[in-house]
Amino acid sequence: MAAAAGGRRRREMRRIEDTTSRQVTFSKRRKGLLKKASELSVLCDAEVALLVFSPRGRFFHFASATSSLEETIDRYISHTQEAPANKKPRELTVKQKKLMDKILQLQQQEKILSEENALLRDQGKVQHAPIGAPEREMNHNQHVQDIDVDTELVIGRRC
Amino acid sequence: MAAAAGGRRRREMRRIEDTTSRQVTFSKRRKGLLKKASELSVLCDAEVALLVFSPRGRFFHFASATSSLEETIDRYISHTQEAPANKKPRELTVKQKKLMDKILQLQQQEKILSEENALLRDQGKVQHAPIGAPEREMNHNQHVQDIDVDTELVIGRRC
DNA sequence: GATGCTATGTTTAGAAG
DNA sequence: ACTTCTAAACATAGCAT
Repeated sequence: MAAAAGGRRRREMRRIEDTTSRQVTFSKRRKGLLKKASELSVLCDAEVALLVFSPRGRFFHFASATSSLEETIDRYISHTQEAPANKKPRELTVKQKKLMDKILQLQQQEKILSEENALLRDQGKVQHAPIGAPEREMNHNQHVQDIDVDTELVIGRRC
Repeated sequence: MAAAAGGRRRREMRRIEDTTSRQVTFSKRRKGLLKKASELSVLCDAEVALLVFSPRGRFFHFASATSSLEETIDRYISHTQEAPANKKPRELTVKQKKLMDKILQLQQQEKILSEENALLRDQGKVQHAPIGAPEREMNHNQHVQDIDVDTELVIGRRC
């Protein structure tokens, strides 16, 4: 009762050393920040994404009602990519690099197979149906094993 | 001139209709929001990333001193992906999704070609075709064109 | 960890320069 | 678009619960 109370003096802008105080402040200010982010997006019709990781790794976020976190992140990615043509050298994440490698490899493989396929057709003179029509009936859905989309981004492994 | 002045009544939480007011408010609140984000990251030792797009597409952002925007975004992506084993369906950024789709498509294509190839060998009873003969005319495989993967991607680093 | 309190400090709407 | 002004609204530190 009748506490001393009150935000006393100007906040020093450096890490709060006391653990308890820091955690309480984190909780309060995080809430305030999210609110402010929300207000900005609503009042000003802006697209806002806010990502916060606590020191212990807990994740908090805000995204405008009209766009998810990922949409906004993607917009940012596009934004930076499409900057003045090709001004700066692009960077790739390891994952994306691996994905790209995988794709290139598959494309090469496909090319080889296609060529071999064509050669076989030609040599065998097998009277196949209109070659233009894809023969999608041979569908032994057993493909893909060195990569598992749903389980983890284990690209780069073998193949 | 001793204006009437003052934030008057409680803010209505909806889009400010007057264009000028909205722009001014955007400028002021954006500044305030970035400051708050900065304060939270410093005082509480948190990792913060804030992305803001104005209605007209201008981009503003804040990232903790200790980690770039890309690093924090990547942490988020990892965070959501690596959730406890396979609790929830993974979320990927749109670009990653596209890459994965591309890979799956290529893998299916490869499977089909391989099978067709094997079938042709069997039917024609031909000797093993000399692979590597670059015969430019296998246009009957019009496959793989729908997903156009941008070779230049950006997200940041991390694994 | 969260919530209530309240004195203070901070942000900001609206107007003007 | 920026700065400055003002006063009201708002956020919050330090406590207690």
